[in-house]
Amino acid sequence: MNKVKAASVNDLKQILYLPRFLPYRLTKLSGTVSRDLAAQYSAAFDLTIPEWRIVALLGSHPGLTAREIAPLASLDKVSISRAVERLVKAERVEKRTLDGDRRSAALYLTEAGKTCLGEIIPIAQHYEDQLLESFTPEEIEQLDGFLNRLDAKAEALKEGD
Amino acid sequence: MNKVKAASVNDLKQILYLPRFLPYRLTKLSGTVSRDLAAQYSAAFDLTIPEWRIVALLGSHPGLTAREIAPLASLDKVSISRAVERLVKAERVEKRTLDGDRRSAALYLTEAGKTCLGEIIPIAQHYEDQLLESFTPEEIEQLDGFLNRLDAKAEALKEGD
DNA sequence: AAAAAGTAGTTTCATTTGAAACTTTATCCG
DNA sequence: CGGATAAAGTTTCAAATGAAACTACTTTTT
Repeated sequence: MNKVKAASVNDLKQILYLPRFLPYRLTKLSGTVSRDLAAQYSAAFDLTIPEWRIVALLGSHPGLTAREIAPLASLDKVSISRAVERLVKAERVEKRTLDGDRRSAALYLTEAGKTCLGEIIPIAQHYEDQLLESFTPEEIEQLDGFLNRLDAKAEALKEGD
Repeated sequence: MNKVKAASVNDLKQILYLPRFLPYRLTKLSGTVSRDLAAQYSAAFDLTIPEWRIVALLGSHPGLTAREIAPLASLDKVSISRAVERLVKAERVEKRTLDGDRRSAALYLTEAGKTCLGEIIPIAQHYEDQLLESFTPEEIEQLDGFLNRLDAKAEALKEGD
């Protein structure tokens, strides 16, 4: 197509095929997945994505503080503050100031929070299973490794170059 | 840890390890990658992500309309409208109403737009290359297939089920 | 111990986002 | 044709986001 008009040597470099461009593909995939999954729990449980991440984390790591959650859930402190506020209001999470440091609070799931988590986990798990339905265990292993490598590389490229 | 207190049979199901949960990993990775990459071109070229996608698309497919861009760039029409407005203002894109349909306009890169794209592509390409630095050609092939399968599955799960 | 510096979390404010309503132009159908 | 329906983009409005300022406390320094 582009060859009809006198093509300069650079013309090949001028083209970037978006659907093959890894950052685009990752964003698209993650967007679809997030929306799909959120559609399943946000309506039924009135949970936002940050809230869901925090609840999931507190399920396995009770007593985390907001600061500790940040890197584990890849959330900034503003999002955490707001999500926790809503979770406390909904009586799914409880704050306890026991460190002797009254600035921060250890967070715990209430019984209602645990029940909620217990109901969502199978849904989340099932969604993940569906996504990976066609993958063999070896392929899942490979994918896992690929994602870890990409993530590590992306993190490394964050600051330095 | 959880075994100290009388553990019900369901307790294992109560835990979902977030850093291993595929949707979380995809969102995190895509977020990091998008921010990394945008940091490289948004400052230097004053382009948002939608703008960059549109410019990239018009580079390979001149004459697309907003409607046609939507599925190709995974953007909604509001984002496209706004991005095109800015691109036209910056004289990087030109609208031409030649279909005989005055509702829509075919979009083309101006010379400035082409120059801009020509400068960004190597940067984008280089970033992608860095991400995949440690991958062998076979691994890239596998990753490509995995992403396609995941994307197809995620799209399929969108509505039905 | 008091002042200075630092931390945890919250609030404010300006920007970004997207769904829904709207405008303009085109097509359909009696 | 001429009114109804639909399509392409745009605008509006309300909600989500996140950087920066702020509050309340704690630790360090002198």
